[in-house]
Amino acid sequence: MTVQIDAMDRKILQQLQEDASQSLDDIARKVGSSKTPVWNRIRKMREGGVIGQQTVILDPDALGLEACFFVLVRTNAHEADWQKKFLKALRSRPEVLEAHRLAGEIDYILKVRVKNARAYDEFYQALIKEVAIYNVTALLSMEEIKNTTMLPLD
Amino acid sequence: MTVQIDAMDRKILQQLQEDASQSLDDIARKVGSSKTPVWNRIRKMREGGVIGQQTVILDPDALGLEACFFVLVRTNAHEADWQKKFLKALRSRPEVLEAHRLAGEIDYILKVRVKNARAYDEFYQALIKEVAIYNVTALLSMEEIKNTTMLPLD
DNA sequence: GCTGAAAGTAACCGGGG
DNA sequence: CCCCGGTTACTTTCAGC
Repeated sequence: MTVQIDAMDRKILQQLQEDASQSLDDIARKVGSSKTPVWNRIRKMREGGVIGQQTVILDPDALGLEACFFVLVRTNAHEADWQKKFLKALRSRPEVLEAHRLAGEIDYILKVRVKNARAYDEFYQALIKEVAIYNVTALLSMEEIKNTTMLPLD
Repeated sequence: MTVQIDAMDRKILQQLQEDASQSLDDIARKVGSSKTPVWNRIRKMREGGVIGQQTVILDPDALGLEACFFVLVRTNAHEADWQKKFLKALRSRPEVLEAHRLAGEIDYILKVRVKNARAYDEFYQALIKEVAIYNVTALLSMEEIKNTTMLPLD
């Protein structure tokens, strides 16, 4: 079912990750191929779900989203019902950019982008009102050292 | 210096976030404007750095990157020199997708994408060999509940 | 599976309202 | 500031090899 990815595919993906707006001609030249084969590979990888959404990266500060928190969540409710409600809450909130279920002591980690600490508290209050949570630790980011969507393809 | 963003700009950004490949005409229609003004706004926001890189989101599993770790780092070396070396190491490693300096007990958080636990260990060993670290906790992601680059624009 | 060309579509950039 | 139209450039498809 899964598409097989070879070295040429990876080169193409690398180019698309770096700049999805460049023309097929440019990509073909850079990867040492030509338009049609590159286009066919891209089409296949899109259909196979290897290539997903095409998007732009926006500057959060310019949009007034100056605060970023990582939230460590511990729960004692491990029932399927509770989990379902919790996941639904996370997915419906646009300020939650990322959410993972973890192995070990801590059950979930969230990455939350908001205007300021006040806005985080409003998010937090709304969340714990919606679903019971045993323990929460919020880590405030002081400096974003690195933030990339580019996966390592070598 | 910073570009002023109004409601129309936000609508345009929303469209670009959702699908950066759609045509100017489509965007213009959806936001209730027309080509020229939309194009001018996009150009301004690009120049102003509000709109950054245009990219594609790839499926990590399809590329064999099936493990995701969040790494909590505590240090006791708070000298500028150590920090410089540490940041350089993080930025140079492509498996580090995200790195933040934090306020509080924990000094740094990293998000690392690798093939498997073995590959994580290799990354970890290489990192602590390069720079001294007081304490490290690795949190293994079992399930990616949500992962988006879309900032909330309302 | 590549080449090259042909057709359709969109970006870009003027002059005018 | 926005509308419109022309030009250039790109994407997408397809017949031939």
